[in-house]
Amino acid sequence: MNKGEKEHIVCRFAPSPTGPLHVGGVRSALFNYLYARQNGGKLILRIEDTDIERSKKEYEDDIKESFAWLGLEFDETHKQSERLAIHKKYLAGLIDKGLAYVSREEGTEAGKRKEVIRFKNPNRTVAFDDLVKGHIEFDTTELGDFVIAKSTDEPLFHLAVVVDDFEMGITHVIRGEDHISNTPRQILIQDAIGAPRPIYAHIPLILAPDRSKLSKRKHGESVSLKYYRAQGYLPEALINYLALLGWNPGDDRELFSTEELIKEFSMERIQKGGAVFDIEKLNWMNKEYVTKLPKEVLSTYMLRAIDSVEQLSRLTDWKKERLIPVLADRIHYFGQVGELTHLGEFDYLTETPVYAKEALLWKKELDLTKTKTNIIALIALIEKLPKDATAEVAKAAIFPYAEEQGKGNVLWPLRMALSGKEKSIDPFSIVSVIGIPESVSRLNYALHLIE
RNA sequence: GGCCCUAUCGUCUAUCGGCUAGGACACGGCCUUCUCAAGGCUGGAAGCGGGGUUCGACUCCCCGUAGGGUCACCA
Repeated sequence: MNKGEKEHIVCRFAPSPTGPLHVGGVRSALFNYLYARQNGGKLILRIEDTDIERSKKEYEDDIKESFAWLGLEFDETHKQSERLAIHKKYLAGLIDKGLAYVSREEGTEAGKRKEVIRFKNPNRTVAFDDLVKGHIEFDTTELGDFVIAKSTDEPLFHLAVVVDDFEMGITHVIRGEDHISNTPRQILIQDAIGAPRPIYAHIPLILAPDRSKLSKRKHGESVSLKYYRAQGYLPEALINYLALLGWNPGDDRELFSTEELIKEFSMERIQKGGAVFDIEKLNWMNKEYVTKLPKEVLSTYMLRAIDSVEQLSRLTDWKKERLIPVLADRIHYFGQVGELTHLGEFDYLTETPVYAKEALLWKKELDLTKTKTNIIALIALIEKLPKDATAEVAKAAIFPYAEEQGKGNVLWPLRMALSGKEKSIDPFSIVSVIGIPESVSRLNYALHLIE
């Protein structure tokens, strides 16, 4: 393809605002975005709201907000309902030329009308070369004279799509493969109105673990982009993950910024079969991005996550600050802060721990005398720490003593006294979060327990 | 059911006729270690079946089989 042609590439993403933006929709939009940007083409967002009954403003807003959040920008945005006059013009033209006709329907059921506009099917074979699926042929006879408008004033999906794609100069139609069966109908209409045929690329669907199409009805909220936004996933990670679902660069690389994706993307490397959405892999990838976040950005995200959890929001500001690095490497996405907290993972940060005194003894030695001596020594060491001691400062003060006396016999009782749990974050971090007086108080309680 | 699409580890995938079938996620083991998490090392795990074509098929063709999509006066 030469440079002149590339400049004329026009892609579009055309969602209907009848529900929250679907992750599959995001991926379709992403592939359109990558292809358009890579080739210096134009990208159009077209809200397909010809069904006024089902279309909702809130969903239109959700679509726009979602893309803004993802950082995917469109060059133009249109609402199909505002283009009604144009659709009607083409409809009238079709009827005038005898290529469509007003059909009187009998046996009017509920919701059906006496008159609809039907396309006069030439009953021929339609073939097209799909960029990802290859050559596809259909015999359109079985489609019959399909309906293209409810009335001369109410054009339907197929007509509106074809007219808009034509009028907007769309060169490439990149969409989900659930549209393959719509393509022959649309090609028939194109030929009837004398529109050129765009290049089609039908991308495989994103599947649920049961390998069926991901649908809100069947699979719940987790099919919507906003779910992942609310769970605290990073937009760059979501884009990266979705791009790799059904596409690959041909080598082992997996982590790509959007800019790199624009550079690397190629239609030829899009997979032909559907791909299961694997939340585990998304989690892994999101963590990769969390880890690479600049300190200040991470801090902003973490503070927001901490404040959204009632139990943790009660902590003072400096305690929250101390908690950031500790929490950061135990989560895959920010919503996990709340999930872990609700599981009771961090109760000891806000409540005094309760435990049996036997738990204070390090299981490899079970030495009561040593444990007691060590707790007394620890109290002395911690009392001397500055009030705002960081985990590093606390470690520097305690570690030498622990190494001298045997780490297990010092650190295990310390951690148990502070957390009351078999599994917890390291004791120095706990000291830094709960503070010196509270730490000493908990150690005194431990001492009292074993006496 | 008709039509259409698809078919490599559990999942995402590499392979464009030469493969001891590679990587990633997840999982197991080991190391590190006061516990957990993280990290490092490591292990198990795949070509749907049958025919062709070919010196040689995971790769090409055909037939089965399986899965998916779609069959609105929705988009």
